[in-house]
Amino acid sequence: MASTPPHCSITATKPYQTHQYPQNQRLKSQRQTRQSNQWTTRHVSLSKPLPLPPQPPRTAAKPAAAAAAPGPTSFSSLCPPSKSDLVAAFSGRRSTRFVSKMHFGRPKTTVGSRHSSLAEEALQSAIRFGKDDLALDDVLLSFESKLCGSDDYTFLLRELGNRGECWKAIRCFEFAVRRERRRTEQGKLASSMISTLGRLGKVELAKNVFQTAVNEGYGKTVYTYSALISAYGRSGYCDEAIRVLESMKDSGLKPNLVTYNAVIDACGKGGVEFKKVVEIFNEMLKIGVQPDRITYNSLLAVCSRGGLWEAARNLFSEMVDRGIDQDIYTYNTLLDAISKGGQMDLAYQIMSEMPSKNILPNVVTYSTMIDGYAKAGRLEDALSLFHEMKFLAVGLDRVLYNTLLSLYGKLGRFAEALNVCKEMESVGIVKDVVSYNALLGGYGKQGKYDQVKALYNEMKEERVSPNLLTYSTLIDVYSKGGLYVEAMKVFREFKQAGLKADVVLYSELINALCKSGLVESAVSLLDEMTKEGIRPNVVTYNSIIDAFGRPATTECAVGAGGIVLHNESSSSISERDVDISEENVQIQVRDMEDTRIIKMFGQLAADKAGYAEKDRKVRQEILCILGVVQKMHELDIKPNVVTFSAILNACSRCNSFEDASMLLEELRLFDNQVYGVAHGLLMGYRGSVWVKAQSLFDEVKQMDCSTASAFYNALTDMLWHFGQKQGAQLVVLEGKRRNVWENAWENSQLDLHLMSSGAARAMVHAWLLNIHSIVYKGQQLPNLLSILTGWGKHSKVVGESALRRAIEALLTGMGAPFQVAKPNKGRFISTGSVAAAWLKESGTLEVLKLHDDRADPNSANFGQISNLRALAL
DNA sequence: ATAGGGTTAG
Repeated sequence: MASTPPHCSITATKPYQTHQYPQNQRLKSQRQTRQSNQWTTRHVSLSKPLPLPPQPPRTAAKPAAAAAAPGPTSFSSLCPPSKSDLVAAFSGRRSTRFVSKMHFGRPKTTVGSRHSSLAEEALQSAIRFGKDDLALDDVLLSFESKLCGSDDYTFLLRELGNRGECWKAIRCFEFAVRRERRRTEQGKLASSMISTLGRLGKVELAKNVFQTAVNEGYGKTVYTYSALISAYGRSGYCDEAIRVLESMKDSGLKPNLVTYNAVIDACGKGGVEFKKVVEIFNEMLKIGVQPDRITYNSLLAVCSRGGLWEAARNLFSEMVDRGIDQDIYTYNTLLDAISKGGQMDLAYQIMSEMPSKNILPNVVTYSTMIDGYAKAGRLEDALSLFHEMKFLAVGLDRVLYNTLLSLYGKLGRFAEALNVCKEMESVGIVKDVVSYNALLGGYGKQGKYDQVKALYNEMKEERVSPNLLTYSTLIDVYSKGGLYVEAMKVFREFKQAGLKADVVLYSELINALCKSGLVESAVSLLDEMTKEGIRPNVVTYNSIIDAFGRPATTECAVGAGGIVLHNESSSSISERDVDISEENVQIQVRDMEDTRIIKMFGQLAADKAGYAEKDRKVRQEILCILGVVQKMHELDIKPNVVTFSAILNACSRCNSFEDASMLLEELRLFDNQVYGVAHGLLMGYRGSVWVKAQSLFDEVKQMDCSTASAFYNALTDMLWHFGQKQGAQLVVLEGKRRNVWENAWENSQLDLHLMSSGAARAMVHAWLLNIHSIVYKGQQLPNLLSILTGWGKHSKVVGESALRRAIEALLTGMGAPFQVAKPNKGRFISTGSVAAAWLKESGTLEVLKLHDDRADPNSANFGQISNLRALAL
C-alpha cells in the first residue's frame, strides 16, 4: 500500500443548491439538509405577491430580492421556525453559540415603545390566525386602518421576530413598507426588520432587506447600516461588519456610538485581534464619538475571547477613570477574560468584591466561574461554587446545566451527569445539541463507545440535529479510540449533511495521521486545508511537529468499550479500498476528494490491524518538520507551551544528537528562553541556566496541570534520552516540588501514571534515594511500598504500557526487590523490610545515584547538591 | 449596541 494517500480535499461543499426553488410541498417533503441549504443561496425569494395597498403602487416598489426569484415560494417553507441550528451550521460559522442563545427567547422589552394597544391585538391575531400568507394578509388588512404608522408595524414585526415567526415578520414588513410613503418611516421599518432578522441569525435575509431598502431610496441611514453591522456581528461575520462600516463612511454617513458599539461587538464575536479593535476604538475617539459602558463591555468581550486578562483589567480601570459605571455585564465579561487567561484566583477575588459594588453575581457569573475552574482542572472549586449558588438560590438555566454536563462528562462522572439530565427534564429543559455534544465528548473520551452510539441514536430520535461540533467530536473520539471504520462512517454522514470542515476538524484528521506516524500524509492534508482557505492554527502545527519520529504502525489493540474494528478485517484491505472508491464514484465525481479522506481512514484501519509495515524515513521527516516550522513562522502563528513540548518530544525520538540539535534550533527561532533552558540542561550546564529554568517553570506553573506536566515530561524525557539523567532528575524534582503531578509522591507509594517514561525513571531514582535516606536515618519504613505505573495513558491493553515496561526494566536492572502486584499489573510492591535490606547493601547507593553524560566543568557538583536539597523539602 | 456552555495539540 502506498505510504501517502492521493491528494484530497474535505472541504468541497456539495453543490446541492438549486437555483430554482421547488414547490412548497415538494420542499417540505425534502430532507432537512436540503431545506437548510436554501438559506445559503443569495437569491432569497421574498415570497408571493402581497396584497396591493389601496394607494396606487409606486413603480419601483417591487423589492429587488423578489424580482430575483423566478418562482413563487412561500416564506413558511423557507423559514422553518425550528431549523435555526441547521442554518447556523450552513453559514460556515465556527460556533453555534449565536443561534443556540435564541432558545432563551430573550424577548426584547418594549419599554418606551410607542405602539398602540391595537398593535398588541394585531400581534395576537397574526400569531393565532396567520397560518399562511393569505391568512396573514387578511389579518393585516383587517387591522390596516387601525394601526398608526411605522411604530405599530415596527412593534408588530419585532414581536413576531422575537417569537420566531420569521416569515410573518417579513410579510408584515413588506406590507407596511408599501403602505408607507414617507422615506424616514420606511427607513425605520427597514432598520427594525434588519435587526430582527439579525437577531434570528438570518444574515442573508437581513442583507437582502438592506439592499432593497438602499435600492428603493430609504435604506441609507445610520440606523440601517448599524442594524446590518449588528446582524453580521451576531452571526460571526466580523469582516463583513467592518466592510459595512467602511462603506457607510464612503457613502458620507457618520457612524455614531451605536454603530461603533455594534462593530466592536462584532469584532469580539468574530475573534478579531485586540490590536485591530483598539484601532477602531481609537478611530471612534478621533472623530469625537464618546465611548460608553457598552463600548467598554464590548471591548472587554474582545479580551475575553483571547484570554487577554491583563488588557481586560486595564480596560476596567480605564472605565473607572473615565467615570463610566460598571454593570453586571462588565463584571461577567471581565471575569470571563480573567478565567480564560487562567487566573482563577484573581477571578475569584474580583467576584468576591462584586456585592460591595452592589452588583450581585448571577447565573452567568457562576457559569463563567464554574467553567473557568473546570478548565483549570480545579473540580472541587467548581463544585463548591455550584453549591454556593444553590445555597444563594440563584436559579439554574440551560447554560449552567450544560456547563455541569460538560464538567461531569470530562471527569467521567457519568452518574452525576445523568442526574443533571434528570433534573433538566424535571424542570422542563430539553437537552439541546450542546448537551448532547458535551455528553458524547465525555463518554467518548472515556472510551465508552457503546454509550456514545446510544446517545447519538437518542439524539436523532429526539430530532436534535447534529452540527459541525457533533461530527467533529465523534470523528475525534472514534479516531482516538482507533475505531477508524466508525470515524469513516461519521465522516460520510458529515459530508452528506453538506457541512464544510473547519480548522478543528482538519486538525483532528491531521492528528490522527500524525499519531500513526504518517507525517507526509499529514503535511499534504495541511497543504490541502490551506488551499481551501482554512488557516491552520497552532494546534494543527503542534500535531505535526509532535509526529516526528513516531513509528508508522500503531498498536494492534482492543478498545476499552469492546468495540473492535477488526471485526471487519475479514475482508482484505485492498478489497475494502475498492469498495469504498466504487461506491463514491457512483455518487458523484466531485466526491473524489472526500474519497481520499475515507481511504485515509481505511489506511489507518489497515495499519492498526497490522497490515502495513513502514520504514521510518527519518531524514525525510526531519526535512518535513523543518519546512513545517518555517511555514509556521511565515504565517506568523505563535507557538505555545504545547509547541515547545512537541519539539522536545520530537528530540527524544531522534536517533542522533545531531538531529535533535537541528530540531532544537527550531525551538530557538521561537523562543530563546525555552531554548536556553533545554539546550543548557542538555549540555550539562547549571548555574545561570538553572536560574533561567526557575523562571520558565514559574511561567509553566500558570498553565493547567496537564499542560504543565506535559512540558515537564517532555523536557525530562529529552534529557534522559540523551544521557543527562541527573539533569532530568533535577527537572522532575522541581516538578514534584511544584506539585505538577498531583500527589504523586508519598513515602509508602509513588504514583507515576501521569509521567512520561523518562520522568518516571528519574522519579523512581529520586524516590528510592529518599527511602534510602529514611533507612539511614534509622527511621521505620512503611510496611508496604508501592510504585504505580497505571495502565499507561495511551495503551489500550490492560497493564501493557510502555511506562510499565520501562519501570519494570529499571527496577530489575537495579536489582530492586519489587514485584508485580498480581491483581494489578501496573503496580510494583515490596515490603518495607525487604526494601530496607536491599537499600542497606553496599552497592545500592551507587546504583541509585544518577549522572550526566555531559557536564559543565565549572559546576560539576551543582546537580547532586541541589538534588539533595530538593529531597530535603 | 453588551455577559456565561459544547470540538482540536500535550
